[in-house]
Amino acid sequence: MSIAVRSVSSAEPIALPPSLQPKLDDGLNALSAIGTVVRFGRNETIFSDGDDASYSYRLISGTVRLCKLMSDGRRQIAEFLGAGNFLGFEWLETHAFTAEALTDVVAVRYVRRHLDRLGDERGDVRRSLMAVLSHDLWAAQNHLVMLGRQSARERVVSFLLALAERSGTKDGGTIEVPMGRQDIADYLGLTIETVCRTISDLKRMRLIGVPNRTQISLTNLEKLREIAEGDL
Amino acid sequence: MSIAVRSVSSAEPIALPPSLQPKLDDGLNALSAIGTVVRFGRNETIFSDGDDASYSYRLISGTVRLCKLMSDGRRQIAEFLGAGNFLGFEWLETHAFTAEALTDVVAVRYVRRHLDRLGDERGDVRRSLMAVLSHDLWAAQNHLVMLGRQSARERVVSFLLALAERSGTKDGGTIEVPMGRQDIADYLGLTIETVCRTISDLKRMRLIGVPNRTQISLTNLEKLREIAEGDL
DNA sequence: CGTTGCTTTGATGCCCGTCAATGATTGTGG
DNA sequence: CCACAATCATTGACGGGCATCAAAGCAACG
Repeated sequence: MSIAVRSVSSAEPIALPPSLQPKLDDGLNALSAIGTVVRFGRNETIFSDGDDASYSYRLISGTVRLCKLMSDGRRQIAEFLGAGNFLGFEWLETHAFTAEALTDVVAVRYVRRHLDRLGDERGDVRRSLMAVLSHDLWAAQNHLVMLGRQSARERVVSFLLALAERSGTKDGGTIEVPMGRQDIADYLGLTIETVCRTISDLKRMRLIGVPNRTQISLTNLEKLREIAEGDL
Repeated sequence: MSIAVRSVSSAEPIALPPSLQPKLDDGLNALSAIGTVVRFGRNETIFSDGDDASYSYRLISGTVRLCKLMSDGRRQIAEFLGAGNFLGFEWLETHAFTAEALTDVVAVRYVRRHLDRLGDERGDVRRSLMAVLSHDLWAAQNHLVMLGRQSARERVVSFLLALAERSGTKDGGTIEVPMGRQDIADYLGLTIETVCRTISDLKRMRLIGVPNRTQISLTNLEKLREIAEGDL
């Protein structure tokens, strides 16, 4: 549990990088007009479980982890978010999890009250917000299957395949793994040792390569897919 | 995997039981005007994973389970829904899970297109729909913690406490358990044997009583809460 | 009253957690 | 630039919690 709070959060006038805009054909671009750019340093907390949910965010760059903590310190990571993802769009009074910057993060911050108003005025915005929530729910339910019914090996492989999917990495390609092994373990409901051992196993089986801590190459995507489906 | 499809779904003009209406001060009562009452028999499928999401439902009576199935038959139950709960309100083209009637079920069915229109017209309806989605997401994330980080005993106790919470059962009271042991196991990510053994353990510890299959009395709520939190 | 489906209990083993030590990498100050 | 510390990752030994396999108990129903 390391800390490093550069209590930053600089505020700037806004302009979404064009690379993000085409990603959604929807009404979320209307949000550009009411957001503020903010920055967070590695390991900085963006908001905490129980905080008043005054702001929502859209990530421009960097990676964020969403954590739930138990009273005795056990941790479960609900999701990792990357560029383009939305954060804190739940329609609740307080946040239900802690959001932490895994790397340095740049995001657009929205005042929730403004979002609410915009939703009232524009149907496309409203539908986009619903779509974001629905997507998060969909992701959480798939995550449930993983935690409830998959073996350690299946979980690790599924995780790697999901990273590959996100980044559009093909067979033989290399994925970036910005999160540490402990974060992966806390996402998969495993221990760090089991994650390490499983990765080493996959390496020994020549299904992946591990050039360094933050990169993994997918040597045999076919077989990895089989493992994820339980066919092995 | 038993089957029993009385392919019912009778349709009647609508009138929500007054007991349900006060539960929400919100705009969902406006939905009453556009819904149809439908019925499902025990073990009947309401909709399946991948189906076109043409309808949404609100439960009037009975219990529903939301299941995700893996290709090899492993099953994870994402949620149990009871009277007053909403079903299929995700803003996606197709349903992401299968909904099955655990008991005989009466529900109000809405055409999604109509819901959509109503959301456009009424801000209170829109906010209510967002609230439903947000609540489901919140529940799924708590479920993640359970599956990822709690022991079998903690999961079973948490489950019983959640049932007690829903029904407003106090210390010493008795909860109704409409789902079978296998359903509980599939919800908790355990086997039926582990669920049975854990319940037997709790009974031996005199924390609960088990008068019959569908009832459990909470003899020592205090201690149960400690177990759920990991203090034991 | 036998059948059918569900639940409970028992015996056994393995997967993964725990504890511990070593290696690798990064950052810091001399 | 190197020495050292700090952090993270990896590997090993071992045990326990839960899954698996198997059989017996129990309740509802025709």
